[in-house]
Amino acid sequence: MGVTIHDVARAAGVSVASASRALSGRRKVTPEIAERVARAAGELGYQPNAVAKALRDQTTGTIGMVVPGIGNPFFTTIVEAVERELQNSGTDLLLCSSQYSPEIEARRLETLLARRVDGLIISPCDIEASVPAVLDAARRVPLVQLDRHIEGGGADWVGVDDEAGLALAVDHVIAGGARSVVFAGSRLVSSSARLRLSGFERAAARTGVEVLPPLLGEFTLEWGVEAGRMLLDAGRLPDAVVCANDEIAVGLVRSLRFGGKRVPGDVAVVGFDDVGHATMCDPPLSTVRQPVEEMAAEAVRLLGQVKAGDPRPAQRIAIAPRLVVRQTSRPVAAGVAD
Amino acid sequence: MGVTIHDVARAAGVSVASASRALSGRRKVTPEIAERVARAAGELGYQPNAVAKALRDQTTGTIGMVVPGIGNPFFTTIVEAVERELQNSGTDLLLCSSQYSPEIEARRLETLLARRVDGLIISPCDIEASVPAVLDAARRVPLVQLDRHIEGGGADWVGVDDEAGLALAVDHVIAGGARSVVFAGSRLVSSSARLRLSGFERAAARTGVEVLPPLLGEFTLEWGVEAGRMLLDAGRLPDAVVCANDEIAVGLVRSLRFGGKRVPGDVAVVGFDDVGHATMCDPPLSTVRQPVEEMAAEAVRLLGQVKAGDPRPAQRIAIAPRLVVRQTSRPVAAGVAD
DNA sequence: GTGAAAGCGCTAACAG
DNA sequence: CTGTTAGCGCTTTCAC
Repeated sequence: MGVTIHDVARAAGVSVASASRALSGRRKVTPEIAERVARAAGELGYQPNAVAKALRDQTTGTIGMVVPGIGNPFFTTIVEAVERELQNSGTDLLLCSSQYSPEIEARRLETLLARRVDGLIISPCDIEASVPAVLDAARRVPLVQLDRHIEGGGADWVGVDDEAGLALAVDHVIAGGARSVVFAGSRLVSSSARLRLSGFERAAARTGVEVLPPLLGEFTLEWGVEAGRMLLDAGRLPDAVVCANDEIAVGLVRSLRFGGKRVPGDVAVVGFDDVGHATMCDPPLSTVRQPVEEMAAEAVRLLGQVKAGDPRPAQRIAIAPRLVVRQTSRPVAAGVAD
Repeated sequence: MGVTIHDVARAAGVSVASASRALSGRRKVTPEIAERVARAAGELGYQPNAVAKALRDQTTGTIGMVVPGIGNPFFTTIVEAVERELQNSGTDLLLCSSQYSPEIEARRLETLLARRVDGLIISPCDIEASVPAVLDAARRVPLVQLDRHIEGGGADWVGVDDEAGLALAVDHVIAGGARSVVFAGSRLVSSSARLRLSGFERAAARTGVEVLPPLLGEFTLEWGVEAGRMLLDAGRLPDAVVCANDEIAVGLVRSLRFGGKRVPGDVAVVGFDDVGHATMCDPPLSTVRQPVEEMAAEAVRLLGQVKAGDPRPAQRIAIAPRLVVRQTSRPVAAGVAD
């Protein structure tokens, strides 16, 4: 390490200013100088020091992204989408996981801010506990929330329209003949958990079918398995279960089938997300697909417009999801016996 | 943004040097100054600028990590393990995905180097095409390869002992009564793909059982499904199939069962990795567990010892894996009929 | 069109 | 123990 622009300038027999200009191409230099500088840089293996440039320019060309967990396929999918979106913008992504802990989240935000990222995309792990750190960060740098968000209107947000998504799922199973439904979701620590439950409840209430008490645990396959077991133990199965994400749904289907029930024969199951788990399921999972690419594109676009500590009211952009009907929710008559 | 140490110093009525010393605590100051500086910093919301510090110190407190893909659960698991390992060392991780492309990989390495990371942990996507970029990076900064590696001995490496792992799997299925075996793996673009195939072949040859031609595709569930279909179509099933990773194995089990075969009744299946997919499988997958935590710890430890462009011979640390027997490889006699 | 020099924010000599 | 100052590598005025 260690060949600087001074070395290049000296080797080319010009001033550092000229070397800088030649290298960046942002200002005119004689072709001859351009040529000499280019060759010198090549021969010495010059590589500009991004740290020095960042200090000088007061901009790092990086944005930070914080997600609750990198083990959850939904978050890795959305991270990849953001990465693709940033691909050719010359902006790099600094990725951090909060490991579902508001404390770690706050620490990660601090170090990202200390490293002077130009912006922040975050999916806050906790709707309440994440508030101070997110608001504080938003005051210092452009910030947009993606997927999850904190309560109150303190920061911009892009995500899926959970309400609409759950309505899609509920209406679908009811159209398939379900007379009783239950929701299998997560404890209400995140905005997603809350909005999906309330979306479910509202949609179900509208139709007037019987609604069993919701099963609330984690966004995991393990919890899905357990929720299935609870349903089995309860002795009476609803006609349909609507899940807060695909992992729960996959676990649920597995444990229902293990318990001797047919899906969709005895009970219809619908997931949420559609990020890969769904087709892995056996039988393939009906689910509500989040428009991940659009969400990522919208988040990046919005980030470009947000200003730090902007006093204008925060925007909330909810993108409509789409129902994807596969096998777990086929009406019995039409369905392949599982 | 923008309260600097000068502002703090002025507010506290001391010099920047004293402010710096008080803040860092690395040198003695009078309690009174310490107190005044601390209060000023608190009131102004001072946050040190890591960019300036990095330029000054010629060290950033970050290490870069490049993995082939963040969608693959094995890589996210190992990333999390490295993160945990770095947790309290004050070192931050800059994570990048090469998306299985040597070109993108080279670009990511460039920007990581430009950002002056203090070290690099990489799982090179291609055993041949990744060579120049990895070697070049290793010349500039301490680097260790984790899991995958490039050919030749140009850079240190920590990973699992593939040879031993495959021997474990092969011996296990043969002990269970298998008289014919086949390997389902990936095309030979990565070291893992090559070593697992050769490990399989060596172990199988040693035992003298019949070995069918290997099935080589991708490290994905989809390829596993297809490989299963190919086996089915071939008309004659081997007694056991040993897979290069769990995703392939899960897909294979699914398609074998879909084709009316019993696992493990008609054919035993063993995976590789054991990072979560295995227990999701139905029936639970027998597999070879990679000691991910140890690998991560060892990689971080080794990185601390490596020097850039060190002329000493590169180290290769292969950690022994462990066989985890679940349901897909139970001997027929003992097995639960699937 | 080119070069000299200032300055981004910080820390570590170096004097006092 | 404290303050002044140089300098990390870069870009961009500001003069010429």
